[in-house]
Amino acid sequence: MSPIKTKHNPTRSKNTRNRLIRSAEHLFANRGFGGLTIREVARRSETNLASAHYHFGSKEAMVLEMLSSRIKPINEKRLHYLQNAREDSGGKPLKTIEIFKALIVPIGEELSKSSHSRKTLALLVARSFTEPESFIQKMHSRFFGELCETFILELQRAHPQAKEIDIYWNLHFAISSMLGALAQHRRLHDFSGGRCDDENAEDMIHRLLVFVTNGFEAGLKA
Amino acid sequence: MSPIKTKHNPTRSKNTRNRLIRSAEHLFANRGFGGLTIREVARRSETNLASAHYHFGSKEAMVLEMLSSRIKPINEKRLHYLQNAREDSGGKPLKTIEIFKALIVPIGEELSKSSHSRKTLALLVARSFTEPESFIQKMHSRFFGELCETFILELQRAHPQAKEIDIYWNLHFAISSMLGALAQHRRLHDFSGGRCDDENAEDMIHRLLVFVTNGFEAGLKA
DNA sequence: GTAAATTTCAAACAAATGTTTAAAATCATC
DNA sequence: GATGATTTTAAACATTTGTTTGAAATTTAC
Repeated sequence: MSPIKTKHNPTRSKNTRNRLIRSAEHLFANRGFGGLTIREVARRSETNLASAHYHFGSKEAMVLEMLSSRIKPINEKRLHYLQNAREDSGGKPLKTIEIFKALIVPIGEELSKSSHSRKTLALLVARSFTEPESFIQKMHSRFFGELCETFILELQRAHPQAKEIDIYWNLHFAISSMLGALAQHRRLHDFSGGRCDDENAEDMIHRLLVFVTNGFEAGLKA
Repeated sequence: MSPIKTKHNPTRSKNTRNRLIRSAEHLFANRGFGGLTIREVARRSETNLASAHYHFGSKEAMVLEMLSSRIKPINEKRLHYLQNAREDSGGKPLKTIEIFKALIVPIGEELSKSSHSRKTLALLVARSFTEPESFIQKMHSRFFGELCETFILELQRAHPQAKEIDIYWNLHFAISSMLGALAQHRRLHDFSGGRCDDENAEDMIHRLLVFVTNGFEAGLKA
């Protein structure tokens, strides 16, 4: 129709897939699985609707691929940091705060890294815990199953006198704080009248660590 | 068509609106705003699609009405409990745990009350904090704005030496724990191998109170 | 340079969804 | 019991969405 045909741009077409993943990440983080539409992902990636299907096969596969690419490296870092802490401790049980550091610091580092879309990752991870979609539930057990086991074992080693049940409950609370604090920063901004924000990721992570560690340890004594 | 015409059932028709709200509650809690469809709300209420529109006007209005009917009484109870605690203290600043009790216990009581759909309310309240829909954001400021102000004032009175910012941050963490613990009970069930659940609401609330209070107070000292 | 493989595109399809309409059924009031 | 208001129902409408199709454009390999 139009005399101006779209010219090919080799640098652009080479990473269409990456642009799609990036757009999917932003949309999923801000609107969830149901609110993400392939059409808008394609539009924001400056490509075509069918192109997205060509690269991923389906909406679900696309989102899964995106989640995988973002969550996996963080979880590997978590296990790596925990391993480092173990080696530093020379066989002794770790302190609670060291275990939670391994769990929380990697996500903080990822947050500080990508400055322009700082909050996307936080929303992303947290939202993947509130999505009811069954495929995300599966993703949890796939991505977080062994991670949880490892960290629970370490917490039990750190608190051999504590009841199992108490550890479960308070780890549950700790993870809730972490995810909620990351995802719901809007609330913080609102009721602090703008005096607090999450621009300083390091500060936030440190505060979170103090809160979580003390809450957890108090919960074991009860 | 069918010779068996639907007969009118006066006891049923009188509370069609209530049944619609109930169904909307369950669907919103489990699937969020986007996942809720008026058709299914109507189907579960054993009534017609257009009937839902007749009673509420739109999907958004229906969900807002439902949220209002469930959240308002809880928040009133929270303010009431806080007032009671104030009177009991005879003018002295309240202890941290007493303030959080006023915030958390009402939701626990509501949970124990409705036994058959115990988890619905928890999911409901928590989900309304992760929904990105703008009308829910508005609902937050409408329903939780003054509540937050009141509780922040009380926390400041309890900790006059603390920095404002520290109070904001740690209240943010506390609320995150509360909502996450309520909404994401599935995670607890998963990684405890079924050994923990939220059947005993009182127990859960007590554990939550311990965790939150200690985390909060530790966060102020830092 | 040419042919095969890969990638992009516009168009259309099928299903689902919020909303509206107008008629039928039921209820309330006298 | 009749009349008018209220409530329920089926059907249709317009829009959106995930998916598919087949051709055009581009890249890759020889």
